[in-house]
Amino acid sequence: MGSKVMGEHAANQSKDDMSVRKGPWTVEEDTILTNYVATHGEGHWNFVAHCADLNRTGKSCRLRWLNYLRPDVRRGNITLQEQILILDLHSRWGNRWSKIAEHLPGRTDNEIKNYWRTRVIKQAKQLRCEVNSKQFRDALRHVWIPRLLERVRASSEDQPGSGTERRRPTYCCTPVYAEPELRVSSNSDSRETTGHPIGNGSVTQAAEQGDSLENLWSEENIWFLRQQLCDEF
DNA sequence: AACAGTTTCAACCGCTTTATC
DNA sequence: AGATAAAGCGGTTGAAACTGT
Repeated sequence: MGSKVMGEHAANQSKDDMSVRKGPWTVEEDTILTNYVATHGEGHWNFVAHCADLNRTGKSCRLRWLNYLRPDVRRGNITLQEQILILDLHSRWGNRWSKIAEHLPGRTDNEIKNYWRTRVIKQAKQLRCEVNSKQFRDALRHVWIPRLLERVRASSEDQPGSGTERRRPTYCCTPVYAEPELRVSSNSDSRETTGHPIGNGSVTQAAEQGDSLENLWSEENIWFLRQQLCDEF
């Protein structure tokens, strides 16, 4: 990792430059950082900050690169299948955002974390339960995700084989209608063939139709889920 | 059109882990 | 084995964007 030499650079900088820039990055800064990483590669962020004449901390440079500037970073709407995957993986691992992000190509831990906090927690509140409670986890796992996938299947049957879809991550799962356990391929196996860790086209179509988790959290579904929770607990 | 309240998300902070000497 | 610094991680914040009145 970082050597003492690099550490000296950082230390010197912090001594003679106490007013390190904070806040939003400018286009100019982005360009400098992008060019520097393109030439020298990632890592040694304090060194990068110093040598590229960026008046930023190494930490800030690293974060900006990983969350925004990286060429393979995907931003914008979280697709339906990504939402399902996040729900499923979170039910297994909890707030291990970086670990979850490993299974969503191009998504950052920060983005997943933001998604969770802004969308999922909101829905938990609507259900009047703690987002990390067993109650909510079980609700997601055994009721919500199967129900979601059922809708996905239904919508794929409505629109058989539209060949115009863009490539997106796809979701490989068991027939969850019988068994809610989702099978998420954990590493390279399906990625080798599809470029993504999940692989089934039906979810993609639903996503293409603009379906989203939000649509599923209708009054009717919330009522249904509350009923389920009452029955189970 | 203007304002207030709400939501979203980029970025920071502080702590922990890892690597190096 | 201990000290030090960088990298990594998850929690939190605040400004901008959006929505409702």
